[in-house]
Amino acid sequence: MADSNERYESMVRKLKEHGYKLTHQRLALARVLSVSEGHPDVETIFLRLQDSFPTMSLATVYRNVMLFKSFGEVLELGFPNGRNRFDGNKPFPHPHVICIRCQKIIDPDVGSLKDMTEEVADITGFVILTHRLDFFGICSDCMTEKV
Amino acid sequence: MADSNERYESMVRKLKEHGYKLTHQRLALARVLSVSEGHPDVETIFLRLQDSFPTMSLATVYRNVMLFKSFGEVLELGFPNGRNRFDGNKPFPHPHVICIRCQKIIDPDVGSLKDMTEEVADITGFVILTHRLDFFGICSDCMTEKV
DNA sequence: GTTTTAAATAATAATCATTCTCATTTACAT
DNA sequence: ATGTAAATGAGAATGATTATTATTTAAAAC
Repeated sequence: MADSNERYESMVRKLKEHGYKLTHQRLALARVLSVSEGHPDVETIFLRLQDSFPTMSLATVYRNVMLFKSFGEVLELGFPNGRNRFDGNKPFPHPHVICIRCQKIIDPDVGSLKDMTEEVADITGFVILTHRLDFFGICSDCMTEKV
Repeated sequence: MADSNERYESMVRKLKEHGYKLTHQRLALARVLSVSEGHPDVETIFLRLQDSFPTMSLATVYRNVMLFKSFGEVLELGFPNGRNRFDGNKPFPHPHVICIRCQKIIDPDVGSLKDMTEEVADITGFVILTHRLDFFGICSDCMTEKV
């Protein structure tokens, strides 16, 4: 878990560097994303902002999540069901473990993929920029739950 | 590249085993999926079937791709943009290399992820069922292309 | 502190992939 | 050949995301 204050500062810095306005909505969104507890989807982010911004529009959430993503300050995890999840706490490629029952997503600490990335670049002739590694399974909570 | 005839036979066998009817549309779809040249999306599959089935419905493609997926005969690759891609030739987890310019997807031959999967299971307490590993970059064709 | 103005927001319509509905057709068992 | 449940085709519905536009606002200039 990265330090969320540092992450927040980094996001605000990027807004300034690129000449974007520091709106209340953006700063609040940066706060939520800097923690990204549980890898929230857009609706979850939206709900977390409802307390401070009852009139905030969903479109504003989308716009600014994508803005932060364009700075490399947010990682987007797309899924076939269309409910994408976001991580502004660790916005760089890292493995995820995803429960197919409760949709929980956690970050395991495993060895790096650097060697494999180099091997893939050699074999394919691609310039590899990023990667994504997800493991899918059933978490221990769901395993012990009665059906 | 797996043998597409074997893949086709396997798909037809699954339909029979599960008591589904062998419609012309399903068999033609199995043919297309058994090759899965280029990891087609639904629209591409639909277009490939237009020659033989000009009146075929998009819904039929969706229905049956998902049916084959439920048998484990098709691998679905979801993407944030919603244009999911399908592989009926190698319907098991394997790494992909994806060009972010032309959206080409190829299958590199790299070592297995078995060790890493076991490590993740140990660390997280998940029962790991499957995984997905994608590398994103720019293919050599796009690299040499003039902007 | 006011004014100015380009950018951002809220509200909502539009879009696009996917899923659903239902009348019609068809595979296949009898 | 017939009956019937399943599958299809056509198009409507859904749900996430994106676009549009009138209004509001951050922040620069005065």
